[in-house]
Amino acid sequence: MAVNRRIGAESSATRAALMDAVEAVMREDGYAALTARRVAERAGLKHQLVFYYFENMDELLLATYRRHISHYRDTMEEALRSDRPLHAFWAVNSNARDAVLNVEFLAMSNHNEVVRAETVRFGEEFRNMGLEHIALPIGGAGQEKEPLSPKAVMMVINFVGSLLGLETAIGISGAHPEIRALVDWCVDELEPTPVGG
Amino acid sequence: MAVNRRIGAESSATRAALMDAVEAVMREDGYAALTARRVAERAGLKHQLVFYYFENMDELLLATYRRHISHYRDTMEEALRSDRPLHAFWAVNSNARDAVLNVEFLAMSNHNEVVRAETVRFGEEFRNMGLEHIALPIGGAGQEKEPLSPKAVMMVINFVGSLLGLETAIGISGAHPEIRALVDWCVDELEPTPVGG
DNA sequence: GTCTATACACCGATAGAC
DNA sequence: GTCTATCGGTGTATAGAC
Repeated sequence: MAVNRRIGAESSATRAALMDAVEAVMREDGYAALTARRVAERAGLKHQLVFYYFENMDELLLATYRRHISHYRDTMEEALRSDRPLHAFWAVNSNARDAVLNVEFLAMSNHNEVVRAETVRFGEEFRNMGLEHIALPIGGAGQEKEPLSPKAVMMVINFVGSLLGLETAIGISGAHPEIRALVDWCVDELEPTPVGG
Repeated sequence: MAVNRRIGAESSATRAALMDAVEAVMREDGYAALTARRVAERAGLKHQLVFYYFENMDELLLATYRRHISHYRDTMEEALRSDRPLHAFWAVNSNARDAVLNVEFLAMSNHNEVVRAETVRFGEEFRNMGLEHIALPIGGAGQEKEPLSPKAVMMVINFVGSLLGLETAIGISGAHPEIRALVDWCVDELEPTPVGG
């Protein structure tokens, strides 16, 4: 498992710079462009340094992914603690910058076993995040025919935000205002303005 | 532009087999696994044959993409001509097999300029597909506060179907039943059972 | 139409000097 | 902690035999 070679400290600034470079390359050229040489070049370093700070490329990608997830989780938890958690959740998930990274990691999961395992793990965690904040407002809206699962509503919002972000990155903008208006309307219906507001 | 080399006929069965192999590799291992060697190996051929039938890898990917789009368009148009176009549209777009390819090509567009151009072109075409069949039923449902754009509804259905398919391919299934139930419910509301049915 | 042989670039990864 | 040097493997692509 472990490698017969010196590995740099996790607190190193250079190590963090390599992870920053991974995210930059992913955003700009997609995950398929992630090579040790390109990542190091983006960070202004020699490519051999990648293997001083990480056992291999997978470890670099996994560390970057975990850092991204950690940041994403924090942002999400803060949003869900707000006055109107569903509105805040939509605001976070319709942010194009995060969405592109999320979808890139998701697409990467389809061919990288290490990243796939982490995606499955976080995917399940994500589905149960902040449900205690969301359950009430949606239940309060009162749907006549079928119960609207808070989990399902949040996932749909996440899906729409993710692909809106990816399309924006690619250069497609058609129907985006209509789509945003539709989600805005749904979110307003499900989580009305508080009487005190 | 053109290459100084013999190029095989478009009607060739071997050429089609290479495109089949591209789709198979994309589905199984993601777009980043698409190399001339792996595609040819999947088709049981030598990798040099790729460059007999296609000028380069981009041409192979583009030809495969165009074939996929053509098939997808046909399926969609047939669905939209049915009794309940919105229901049929959801059925087509929640098919995991097509969805995975759609998202893989979408993700690939983020770093492949040739594929990106085709995605943008088809993306705009897709947004206007079959709107004449959809506009009436949705308008007929009568929304009180804000008009539900048929275009937006169809894009949301497409987005949800796409990411459901990708997640399924990756191995995530949590909340999928709830999400499907939610979309089913929405589609039923927007396009009720015909009185004659 | 398919093969062998080959070119040259880039890849991940390691060893060892400084 | 960062460097030079280097390895074997794989990538796209071409030339030419059969």
